[in-house]
Amino acid sequence: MQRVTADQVAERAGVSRSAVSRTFTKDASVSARTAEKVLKAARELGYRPNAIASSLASGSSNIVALITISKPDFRRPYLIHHLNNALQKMGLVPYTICVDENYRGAETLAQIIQMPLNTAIVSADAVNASDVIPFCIHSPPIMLNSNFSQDERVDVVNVDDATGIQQMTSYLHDRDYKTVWLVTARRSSSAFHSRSVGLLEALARSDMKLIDKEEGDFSYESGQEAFEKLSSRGPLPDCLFCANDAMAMGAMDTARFVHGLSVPQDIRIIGFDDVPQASWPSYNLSTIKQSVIDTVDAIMEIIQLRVAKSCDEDRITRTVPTSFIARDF
Amino acid sequence: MQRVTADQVAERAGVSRSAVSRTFTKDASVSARTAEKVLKAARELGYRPNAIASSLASGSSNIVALITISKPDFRRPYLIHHLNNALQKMGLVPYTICVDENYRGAETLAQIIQMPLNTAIVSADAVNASDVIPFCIHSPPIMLNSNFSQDERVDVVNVDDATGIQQMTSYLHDRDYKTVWLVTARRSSSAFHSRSVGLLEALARSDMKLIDKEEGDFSYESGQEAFEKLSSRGPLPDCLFCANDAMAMGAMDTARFVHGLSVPQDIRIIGFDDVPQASWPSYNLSTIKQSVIDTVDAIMEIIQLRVAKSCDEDRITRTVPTSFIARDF
DNA sequence: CCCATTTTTGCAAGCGCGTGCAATTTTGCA
DNA sequence: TGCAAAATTGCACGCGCTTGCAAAAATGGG
Repeated sequence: MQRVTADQVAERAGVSRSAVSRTFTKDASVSARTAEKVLKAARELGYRPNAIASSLASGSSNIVALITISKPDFRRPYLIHHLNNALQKMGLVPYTICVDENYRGAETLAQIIQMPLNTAIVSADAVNASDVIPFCIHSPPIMLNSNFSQDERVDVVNVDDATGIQQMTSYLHDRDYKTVWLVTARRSSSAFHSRSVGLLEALARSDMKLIDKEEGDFSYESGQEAFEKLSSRGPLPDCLFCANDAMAMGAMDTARFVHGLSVPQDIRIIGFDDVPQASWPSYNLSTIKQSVIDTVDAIMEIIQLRVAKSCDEDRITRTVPTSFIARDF
Repeated sequence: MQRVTADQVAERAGVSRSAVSRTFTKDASVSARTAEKVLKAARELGYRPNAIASSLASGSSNIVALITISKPDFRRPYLIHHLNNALQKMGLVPYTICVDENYRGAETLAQIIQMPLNTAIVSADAVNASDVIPFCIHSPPIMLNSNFSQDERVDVVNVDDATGIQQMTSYLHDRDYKTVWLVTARRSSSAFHSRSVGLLEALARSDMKLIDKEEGDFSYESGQEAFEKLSSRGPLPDCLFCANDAMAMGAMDTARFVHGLSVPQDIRIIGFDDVPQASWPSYNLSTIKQSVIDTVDAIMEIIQLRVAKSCDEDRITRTVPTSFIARDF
């Protein structure tokens, strides 16, 4: 591909190569007349600047790394998919990087990232801000989790888990639900604090009571297992709260099909995320909604500021709202 | 990042920059002693070749485009996710490109692909082989759908839909299922032929009979709508075959929760893909399994041949098997 | 119409690396 | 040990583009 170079365009347009370069560079100094000649020639020749060459020359890069985990869950692949789309539409080049349990910090990244990044979007608990910062030559990385310290130069997209949790607890409290089981996120994950600990705090504020809990890994299967363990240890509570929808669905299926329980009559199960399946009538899962689109929007807003307007604020923070979706009540 | 260049390594190792370049190039001519010195210096300095610069210089590229559709379904984001992972592990740079309904052929791609590609993997019906071929400088594109002509230089991964369909029809036929509804893929999609037409052919071979059919778009919702339309037009058949699992689940939920039917007692519903949800007890969906992993393996096998061993065969073809998974019988 | 500003333009030096070629070193064998 | 062949090395040019700088052209005010 890309057989035609700026030189050829320059020759055809009767100008220098610099002129060509400048007409394709935002706010560079070119007269309208020259630009027009160049554009015409470029069109005729089918010229498009070679991004590789230009990033080499300019020392910049329009590559945005999307750092995610290699084990897919129900939500992240969609997040990545939409981010990809949105970045691409901005003319940036998304570059998805998966890290797994062998992740060894910056060293691992160095093996993968063989080129300078404009910035990175990190959606992987294992990855620390400090691992990524050195690779980002234009803007600080955008952290979707909380693996950063107060003074690191990063942008942050938070999820306001507390509000959704608060909505849920008061909703259930109003309807006389008293006792609770909990399937938490992995203790090492960032969701552990915001969701699971958050729930405990919310329970403390109402007169609902945590009876028992289990740790899950966000997979459907871990929801099944957690329900087995919890129900083997004691009587059913009024409700079960799971740190994501996949686990909630696993728990619900086990409650219904293994234990022959009626959900929500025998036990009320609540998830987190509001994945599409949650609204399907087989589940009708009440859940705390956290919109992928909102998250993408928040990220893109930051990128706009940093990349387009080259904003210089120290740290840009955006918070994505959550809300309780009551289903099947 | 990447402050350290080959020059610095060369100086520290007391060799020329060519030597550095050569030690990092597969099967280049360097003595073991030199390579060792270079490697040592590189390690001390934290040097890693800059892929941007090297692809510019060599005129090659280790970028592999993954061309997919911007509207996510249940399967494709996982395919992309796994491909991403696998390519990354081979040292290639995956670059996901989403096309939507505004896709205008090569012109659209040119706007997005601002750099030479090693090769491309195409999983988007709208994209023709001829649109992509010019961008691939090293190996021909790998087409996952059938948008290529006999003599175009492409590699192909087929799915052997027919076998799974055959297994299913004989299984059902053996159990005395006679009448069938069908929810097809979009008429314009590549799956339309292989799955929907394939089923018709299989039915013709048995004494099962197609009663009615509807066109769907692979979404859960279109499965719901299709069931509504079909059931408004006539009596229930013995079974309903849907061209993917998402539509089958939509149809099943509508059958159960809108029409109060028992599935599979009143009607047997069958999907295609075997997504994880299909095996969940709420659905227990019989389906024709098409493994994402098999597809990824087939693709990677081709990439291995082309990229690593620089194979020169005209067209490499791989076929991914399918098999009928009978659940809840 | 002239000269001081401002704007536009072309030149040329890189960006970091690959690679053909010729020079140099090493190797193998007599 | 000597010499031809083979392997290794360094030089220098170029990949396609950006950009500082100085020269050229356009602009504007008196």
